[in-house]
Amino acid sequence: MPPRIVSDRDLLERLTDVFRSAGFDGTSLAHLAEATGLQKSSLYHRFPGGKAQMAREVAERLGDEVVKNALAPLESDGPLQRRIEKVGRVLTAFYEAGAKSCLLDTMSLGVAGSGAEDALATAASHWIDAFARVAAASGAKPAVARARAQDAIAAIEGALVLSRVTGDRRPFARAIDRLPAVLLGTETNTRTKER
Amino acid sequence: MPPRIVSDRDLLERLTDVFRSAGFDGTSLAHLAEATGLQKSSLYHRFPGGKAQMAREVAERLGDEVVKNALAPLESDGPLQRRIEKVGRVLTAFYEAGAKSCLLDTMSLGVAGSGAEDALATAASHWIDAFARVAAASGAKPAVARARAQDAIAAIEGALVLSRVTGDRRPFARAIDRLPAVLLGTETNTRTKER
DNA sequence: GTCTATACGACGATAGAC
DNA sequence: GTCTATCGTCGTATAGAC
Repeated sequence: MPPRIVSDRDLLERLTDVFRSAGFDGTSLAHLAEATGLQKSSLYHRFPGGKAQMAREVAERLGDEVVKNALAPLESDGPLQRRIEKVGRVLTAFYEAGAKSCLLDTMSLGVAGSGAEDALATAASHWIDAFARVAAASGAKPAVARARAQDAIAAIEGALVLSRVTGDRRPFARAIDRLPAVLLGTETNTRTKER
Repeated sequence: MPPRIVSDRDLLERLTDVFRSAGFDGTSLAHLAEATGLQKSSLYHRFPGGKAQMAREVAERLGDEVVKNALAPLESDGPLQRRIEKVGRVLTAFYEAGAKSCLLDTMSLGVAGSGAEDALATAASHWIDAFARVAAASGAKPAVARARAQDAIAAIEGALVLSRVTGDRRPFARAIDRLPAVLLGTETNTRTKER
């Protein structure tokens, strides 16, 4: 009776990597087994609901843990600009400068009926809310703050799509560079600066 | 010996719809057969390379036909602002105001080795080039024009991802509204106007 | 050119030994 | 809790009649 070979936390992280890079439909139990070092039946022991449950828990962890940790700098003290720049660095590391995709994108196809859809929507909401709080702290009215938050996230998500298709990671770098200006409403034509 | 039940053009359009909404991995030959009204073996008669060839031709049509037609208003005469607004209306119809996904996004996972990757990259390049020509016509230097084009497309792609995850289509509407300002470099804080 | 029928591997999922 | 072995289904792809 060997004890758990990998911790629950490690397990979910490894599952996350697979879903993130292959998407829901592109992820097979064989892939998940290989990535975790467990056999398929062992995965079923921990996730009786099978692939759908794994996807759901991966999505829930995205909302509960990743988003909170990644966005924690927003709740710290210091100038708003500096907090946002810090989040930009965290996001650049998380997405490997545009080389990795976002779970919100890749896992949002083919998951109908798995229960993961709600978890993905919740994770997106947490992200939007966190960005909107910063925008509101700069004086924007709630609706404006929310719009800025959504636009900032859309710029990042779109840059990740472009990066995956074209291999060009500069759009991602620009989206991160523009993050403070977009959220704080200090946008000017620097948006088109070269890089 | 019944003649072709559907024309080559219709056939590719129907295949496109399936790949667009289900992604490459989520698309099965059974789905494609149902969407076209043909049996699987009939699809193989027209596409001996199977699913991979279908995906490749769908991606090639995206670059050759869809992009050219959709972006045709950019090459017309009249004020740049008006041309871009026209393209915004075409894109809004094409994406059904954010309800439909983009092939560049959904087909860019799981296609490794199908030859569709190059076709997708080419389609993206055509789109970027068309937007960049308009930006350049407004006086922007080549590198700046290209950056504006990429950023405009990223805003749209990201909004489509957000729309799929959250169901909120307002980010897409804003991305289209901002399209002229982004491409022409007349961006101001109207980017955060409510809607 | 389209069809019915089928091969055969990969898939998600389960049974039962240890 | 993990494993080996296996189930039934659906996946892509093919053969051959009409």
